[in-house]
Amino acid sequence: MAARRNTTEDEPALIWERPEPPHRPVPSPLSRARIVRAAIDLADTGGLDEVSLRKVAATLDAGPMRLYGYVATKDELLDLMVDAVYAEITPPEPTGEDWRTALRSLAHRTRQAALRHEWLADLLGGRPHIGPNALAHLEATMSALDAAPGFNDIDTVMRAAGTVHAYTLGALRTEITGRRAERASGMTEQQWQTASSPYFARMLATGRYPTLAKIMHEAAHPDTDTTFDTGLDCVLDGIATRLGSECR
Amino acid sequence: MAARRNTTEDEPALIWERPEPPHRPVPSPLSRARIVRAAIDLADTGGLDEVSLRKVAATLDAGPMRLYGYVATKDELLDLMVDAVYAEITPPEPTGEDWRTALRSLAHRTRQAALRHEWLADLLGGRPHIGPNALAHLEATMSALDAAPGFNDIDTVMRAAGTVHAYTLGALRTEITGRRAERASGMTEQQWQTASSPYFARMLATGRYPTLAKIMHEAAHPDTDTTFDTGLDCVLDGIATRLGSECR
DNA sequence: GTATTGATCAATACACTGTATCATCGAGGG
DNA sequence: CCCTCGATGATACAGTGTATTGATCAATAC
Repeated sequence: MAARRNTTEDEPALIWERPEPPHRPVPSPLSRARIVRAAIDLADTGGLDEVSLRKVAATLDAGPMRLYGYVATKDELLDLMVDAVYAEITPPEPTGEDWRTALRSLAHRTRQAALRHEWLADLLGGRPHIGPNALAHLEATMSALDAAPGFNDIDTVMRAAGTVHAYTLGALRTEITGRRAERASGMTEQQWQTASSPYFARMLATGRYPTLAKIMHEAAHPDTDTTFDTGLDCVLDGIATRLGSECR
Repeated sequence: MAARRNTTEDEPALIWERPEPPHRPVPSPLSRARIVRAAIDLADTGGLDEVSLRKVAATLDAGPMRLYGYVATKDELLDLMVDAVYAEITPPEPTGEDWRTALRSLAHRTRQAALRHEWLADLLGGRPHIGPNALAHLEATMSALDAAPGFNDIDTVMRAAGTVHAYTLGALRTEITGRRAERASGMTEQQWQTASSPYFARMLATGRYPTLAKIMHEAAHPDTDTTFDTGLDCVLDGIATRLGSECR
């Protein structure tokens, strides 16, 4: 039975507070941090499929089962990876910004992280993020909003943050999916849709999708940055609207 | 080599237009639709992990390799599953709604589908949705918006639909993740956070998360329906705002 | 100083996955 | 009647996460 140290009873003891096992210096000074870093490096270069316990262990010159001394399951390793990214994007100081720039920089930091680590788009929202860094990130966000003028009660803060978070999550997921598709097909999405893809050409030739055809020919396809920002501004405007109606 | 029938060259020939292979009546009248339905049933009851080619085939009294006559890869099967759900939620007729109710019902239909098929939250946005039903769904949405008063150009339509879609995606993902966590732990999220979980209790006891502590004690935790609707209304308000500023 | 214990790590093993290959077999055409 | 061809089932392979088993080695007890 694995070493468990708990306050009262036999609780599951989430990984965040399980004690890091002592490492004897003989084979190699392994640690949870090194394992997570190795996994993140693998995922950064080859995507999440490249993260297998065997490959991570091989990177660290260890047998696969050695990792189980530091991590109970692969999902825990993924949780640790996500939490490590949260450490990257947690704002350093609760500067006294107004809520709008606070929320906007929150979304932008998450987006930057997801662009650095594309695998994040597959993991974000897939499991509850309750690691210490995720909590610190949340705490920083919430306290900044709570202190910002305009937000009176904590419920408004939560609604606003939740809405922005949901938008960010969805936008990132679709953006990164599109980016992958572009890489896979070797052409930009517009190229792909416009005429190159015979599949799309035939689908549109059926005449069943007149509006889509119109979109592909007439619509401006802005770059990803402005697409994200436009949607984000839209959400922020919505928050401002509801804020005004409440303050009145 | 598999049978490929293409217009010009050796194109990948997405699954949507590959001809359904003829079935000889001898073992069992298999079909792509039956395979997809079996996979959906498995996923509905046991989640996406339950969908393996072997299990799907076993449901249909067939060997695993038999499916490869109808589906080239497992990812294609997942694509077909998603497209089948799009068929469920495509609005029947382009009724002349205003854009607000059109977008709202779009979001609500996707949410209902995701609540029926929780695995959808894992798949939505994970790959580009370009099946015929997804395209029909998109076409219906876009044409409804295009016809709605207030939306002048197609770019506005795309921005609005994209923002709502992103919000819906992210909100659904977090909502369903939370629902799973509740089921797994056997208690509602608020219960879980408030005091029951020793992990949270200890984290809050550190004093590093004062705002989170305040949230847990003071904030109202509305039910999932109103949470989703509140955020959605927020996004719609934002669209209305930007719409007004453009029309002026 | 030696014996015992206890932890830690590597090796093996298992159940399972997606998929390639190959032998079989049965219907359709000459 | 034979022959071909295409679908099917069996087998196989590489890879996955993880349980179990044995060996090895440091710390402790005597």
